[in-house]
Order: sequence, then structure tokens, then C-alpha cells
Amino acid sequence: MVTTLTPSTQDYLEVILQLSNGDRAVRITDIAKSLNITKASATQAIDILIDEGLVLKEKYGPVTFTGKGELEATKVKKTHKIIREFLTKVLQVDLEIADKDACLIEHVISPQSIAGMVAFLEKGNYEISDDLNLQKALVLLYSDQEDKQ
Amino acid sequence: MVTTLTPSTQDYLEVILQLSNGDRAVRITDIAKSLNITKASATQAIDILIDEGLVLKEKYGPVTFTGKGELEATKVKKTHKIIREFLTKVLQVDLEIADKDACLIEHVISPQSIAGMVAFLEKGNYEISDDLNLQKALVLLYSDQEDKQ
DNA sequence: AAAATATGTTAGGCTTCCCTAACATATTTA
DNA sequence: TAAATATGTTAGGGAAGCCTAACATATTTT
Repeated sequence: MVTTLTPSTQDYLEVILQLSNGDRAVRITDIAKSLNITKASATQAIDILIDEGLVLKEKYGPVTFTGKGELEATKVKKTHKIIREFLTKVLQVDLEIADKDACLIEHVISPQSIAGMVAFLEKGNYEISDDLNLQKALVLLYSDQEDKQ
Repeated sequence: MVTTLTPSTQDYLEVILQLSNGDRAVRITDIAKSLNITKASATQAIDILIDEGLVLKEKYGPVTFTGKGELEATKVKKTHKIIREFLTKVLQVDLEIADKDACLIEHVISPQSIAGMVAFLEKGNYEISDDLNLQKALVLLYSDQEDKQ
């Protein structure tokens, strides 16, 4: 089964990895709080992750990863980190905004684009220039509505 | 009403703009074909766009933009173009993949990150270097699962 | 240990966005 | 112009992912 994980599933995995922090027991309540959803929704979602062989859980017990689940969670986390770093270091986006963008982009971006970011970051010789006038670019961005293609 | 447009709505606007190409009549059938959905789904979606004041349409007639709809469509298109150009020119992603990524990222990325891309592209002095070894980066990307944070 | 609180589950419902099937209208072709 | 085809609509349904309300179990506090 080559199940492609949905954005929702990836978010759950990411939060579980975050909360486990190596070894801590991960509870439904904590997952729900982290994702700003109800416990009922978390329970239901975790049932799906169990069906997909990504996590394990006994009734009323904590959530733990399977090998597959931990691998997937780590991939998502890594992708998130690359995007966040690229946005902050190369495009000089504020950390908070970069992190939110990464949260969403991580679910849809191609491996090739991620690879491009990695290669760019590793190259290292992008100068951190203050002539990236973001404020100006932002203001002008959608003001010239008439330009072509 | 400060309606935030959903990704789906933005996709419809983008396709309608594409199909209209200035002045051509845009038909439900063409929208459905472009988005790979059924005509029934297109009809239903267009009804929603009408409710939101983004397009106009009479029974059995063609779809046309309102001012608001055309403005929104143009914004989405512009965002798409910026992302695609950034991915191809700066990160050297293949055009086809860059275009697909742009299709998805355009719905979730912040104005600040877009502004960062614009500023970067306008700066123009990113060298188009062949030491962005994408293939290598791609292979290595998810292979070192044990590294921290 | 009984009561209070925290945690987890179940059932039923809602919205979005897609679907199929059946039907209605418009246009083209013979 | 009648038949065939293309186009558009309507009705009903389904999966995903959330919700509330009610209930069940576990844990903590008194």
C-alpha cells in the first residue's frame, strides 16, 4: 500500500513527534490542544492513523509511533525545517510567518523544490543583503493589476 | 464581507481567467475539462462564485467576471507566476514541476514570502550556478533520518 | 474510599467539494 | 425540420475532517 498521507495526517504525525520529544507519553488531550481541535476529533483521527499503521494505542492509553509512523513524522518535520530555514535565511521572512507558511507548504511542495532549497542553503553564498526591500515589494506587489501574462 | 477565498474558489477563478483570455466566452464544459471535474460539479461551484459576487452567469449562458472576481483572479495568477518563476529561475526546478508546485503553494503562502520572492527576483544577481546539485540533494534529502532538530 | 476532576470514547451532525444518474435545453447535422 | 449531439442543470450521495453532547473510564483530591 503506497498510501499518500493527507495534510491532516501529516499534521497529526508532526504534532505527535513534537509532543513525544523522544520518549514522553503522548495523550489524546495534548494532541487535541496542539491542533486546536476537540478530543473527539483527535480520537477519530488517531483511529485512522492506527488503521494506516502509523501509530499504536490501547484504549485509554497513550499514542506511540510504529516504525513507519516515526519515519514519516521525521520526514515531515525535516521538510518543515528546510522550508522555514529557506524562508527566513534566504528570503528574510519573519520567523513566525515563515513557520506558518512552512506548516502549509510542507504538505504540497515537491521533493525537487525541497531539494532546490537544500542545495541553495548548502551553497551558503547567498549574501544576506538588506537590499531585499520586503516592505516595498509587498506594497507594490498587487498594485499594478494591468500588467500582462 | 471579507471572505477569504478557498483554494478551490481560487482555482476556479484562475481557470476562468485563463479560458477567457481577454474576451472569450467561458463555458461550464470548458471549466470542468480544465479542472478535471464533472460539469455537475462545475455548475455547483459556479453557483457559489455567483453567490460570492465573483462571477455572473445566466441559465445556459457563459460565465463572466465581476470586477471583484477579475481582480481576485488576477491576484491569484500573479502569485502563481511569481512562485513558478522563483522555483525555476532561483531553485532551478523543472518548469512542469514548478508549475504544479505553484498551483498548490499559491493558495497557502503569505504575502510576505511572496514579497521575498519578488525582491529576490528583482535583485537579479543570484547567479544561475550549476553547483546547485539537485539530483544529489534529492537523493540525500531523507536518507539521514537520525539528525537532530 | 468517595467525590471531584481529568481524560477518552461514541454517536450523530455539519460543511466542503467532489461524484453519478437523470433530465432539460441548445446547437449542429443530416 | 427532425434527429443527433453538445451543453447545462438538478437531485441525491459519499469521503474527509471537523463539531457538540452524552457517556465511560482513570486519576487525583479530600
